[in-house]
Amino acid sequence: MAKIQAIRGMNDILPEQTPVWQYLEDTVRRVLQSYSYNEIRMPILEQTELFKRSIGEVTDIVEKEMYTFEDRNGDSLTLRPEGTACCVRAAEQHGLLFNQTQKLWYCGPMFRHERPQKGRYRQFNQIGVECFGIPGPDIDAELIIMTARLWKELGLLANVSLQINSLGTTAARAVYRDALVEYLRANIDALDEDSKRRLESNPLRVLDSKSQSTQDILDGAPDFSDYLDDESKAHFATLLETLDQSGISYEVNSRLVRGLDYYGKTVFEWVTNDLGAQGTVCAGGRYDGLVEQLGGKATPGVGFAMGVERLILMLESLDKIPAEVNNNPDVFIVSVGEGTQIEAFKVAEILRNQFLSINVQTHCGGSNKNRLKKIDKSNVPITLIIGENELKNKSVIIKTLQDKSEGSQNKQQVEVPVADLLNKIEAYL
RNA sequence: GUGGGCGUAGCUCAGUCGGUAGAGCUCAGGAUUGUGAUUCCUGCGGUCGAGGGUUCGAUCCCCUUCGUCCACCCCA
Repeated sequence: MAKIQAIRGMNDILPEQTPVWQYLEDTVRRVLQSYSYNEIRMPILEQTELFKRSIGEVTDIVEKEMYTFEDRNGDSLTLRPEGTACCVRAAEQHGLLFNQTQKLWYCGPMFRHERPQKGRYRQFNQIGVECFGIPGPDIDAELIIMTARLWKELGLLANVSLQINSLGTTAARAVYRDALVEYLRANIDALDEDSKRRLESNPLRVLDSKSQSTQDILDGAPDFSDYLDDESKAHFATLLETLDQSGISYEVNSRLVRGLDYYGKTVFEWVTNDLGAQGTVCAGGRYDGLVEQLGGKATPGVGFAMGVERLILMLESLDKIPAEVNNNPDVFIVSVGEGTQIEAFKVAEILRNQFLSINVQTHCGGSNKNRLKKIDKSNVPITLIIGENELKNKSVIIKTLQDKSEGSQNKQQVEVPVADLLNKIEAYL
């Protein structure tokens, strides 16, 4: 019989991995909290219409990447491909946006039916941050400053760089799009096949073509910055000034466009060269029209999302995971002989009563030799041994397994009364 | 959706120019008398990804399929 495996592109995160995830999530949570952002949790299923109306009907996500199905009522539901639309829907539904500012974040799985590759999976996790109700560039800057702090906390700052652009208002973008299309049509023979196709479906996306010949053509193309409306120009200038004053370096990239239709004015991406073909670890921008587009009162919004798997890959490949991030016990209790198992449980509880944060492991089954070998290999700092003599003496042996020298077997251990264990063990913790 | 690499033990991999397989690690037990370096011995563990074809015989050759990795498209 065929074995049942996980769905393609949907990965189990195994016990060996979870400490890294917890470390990343804890760090992010701490940073977001320090900027006064509050967590919101949304369902992973939404009405299909939500994504069609927000992301854009002709985007790849909506056209061919969504997990969409009918439920038993015949309603069309979709596993969320991204979080912003869900967050807007939730905030709007519960009246969080009515004349109010909201600073929100969320974390969880997103789903896109693409071919998996390094840093890209069909179920992947994003940490998203959204701010509603603030129209000015100050909040755009705060979000970027916050992400920069996060990279610093994670030790990744030297390995990421910030790309930033302004897409202007919808009207300005339309004028630019026409100018770009006119230019590209005149040079259509030099474009690669993908770009020719995009020219019809989504001309702005030709700008970030990976084809060198297309990029050469684009060198002579109209520049986005020349088409920005005054308001967007001023907004962008203030944002850049704030970043300058805050010591955040960036590269203005007038060819940076985003794949989702709702972005306008500010867009940005944090990119890296350490992830293979997937360069983007964090991306976002402003979406002032989205709330209204989804039926709410006009409310400005800006946000970004980070790819958790990509950040984990970076942490691993750059060896940025702190040594204390692991599952290793701090104390391992080995019991040897008749009746000692019960005593081991009692001693473990005594330790946990006093030091709840330490990791105490007791064994069940197996031989002492292999247990000690395993403890030795995993660098558990403290081993407690309870044998029949100790049981009789109401004592335990405190042993450190770090000394590998000849004849050290019984030297690195000390027998202490159980009543005195809490005092004595503190010297080892 | 397209292209390429790879599927042999729980893991990392050898191997058979076609005669149904091996190592290291892991795991269990022992040499070791309540106690860990390094050794040494023994044992558990594989329908060689699946299906079909050629053949006396296929893990090996051919076809199909599935899985996986990487890249394209696109994106976090």
